[in-house]
Amino acid sequence: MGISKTEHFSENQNEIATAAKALGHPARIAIMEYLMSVDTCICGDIVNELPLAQPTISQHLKELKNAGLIKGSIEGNAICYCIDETCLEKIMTYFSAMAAQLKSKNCC
Amino acid sequence: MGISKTEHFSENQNEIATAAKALGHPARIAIMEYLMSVDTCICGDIVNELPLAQPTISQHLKELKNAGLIKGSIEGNAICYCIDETCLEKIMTYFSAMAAQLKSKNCC
DNA sequence: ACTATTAATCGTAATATTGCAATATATAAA
DNA sequence: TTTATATATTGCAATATTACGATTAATAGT
Repeated sequence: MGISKTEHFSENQNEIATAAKALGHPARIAIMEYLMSVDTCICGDIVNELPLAQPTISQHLKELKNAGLIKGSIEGNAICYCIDETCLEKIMTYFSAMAAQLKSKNCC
Repeated sequence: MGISKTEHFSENQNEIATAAKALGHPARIAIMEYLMSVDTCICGDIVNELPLAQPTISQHLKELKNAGLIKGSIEGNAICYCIDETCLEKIMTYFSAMAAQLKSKNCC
């Protein structure tokens, strides 16, 4: 139906899935990488960096923001976007734990 | 258009995005967690574990397999699914590097 | 051969995502 | 206050995803 049965899964499972979903698009990965690469986060120029129209970038930024992966603060005329470390660290920890746990198994 | 402009992004960006996308659904996270939790990977019973119909699970398994996150081998009548460590390790490394790089920055 | 079991595939309905042109909003600069 | 700049929102078309009933395929057990 195109609608996920989120209520059947744990809060943690939904949280990880939401973050992963937000990262599940090359443009959004590119945005994250760009935000990493610039020291200052005066970031309206993502539009110039990526081969997508301004409304599309805006939409991708919104999704990353909704997922808690980035945060934006008004900087005069422009908006300063940057990565939200908390969320990224959470994902990292989750997959790190999974990878570590895997090593003690011998699958097919 | 519902179609991603994947050709405009790097191979690595697309790879990470594909893996993240595959993990971007609570049911697929639940499947991964289940595959982690069972020592042996005699795994047809995912259907009994999750609140989804058999064709739906099958579809989710297919997506995880396409993304390289799991692999399946025929075990007589049933099929033995288990996590593909290589791919998971790759994601882990990627986000780990990102998280580490973040610590040397002071954003807004 | 017949029947159960296991899992994939097909078809389809409901909904979500992606992308952009056009437009709106809001601040800065003149 | 007019004008430029920066970003968000709206509306829409094309396509993708999610879910499942019905069916198929393939092996196991009898």
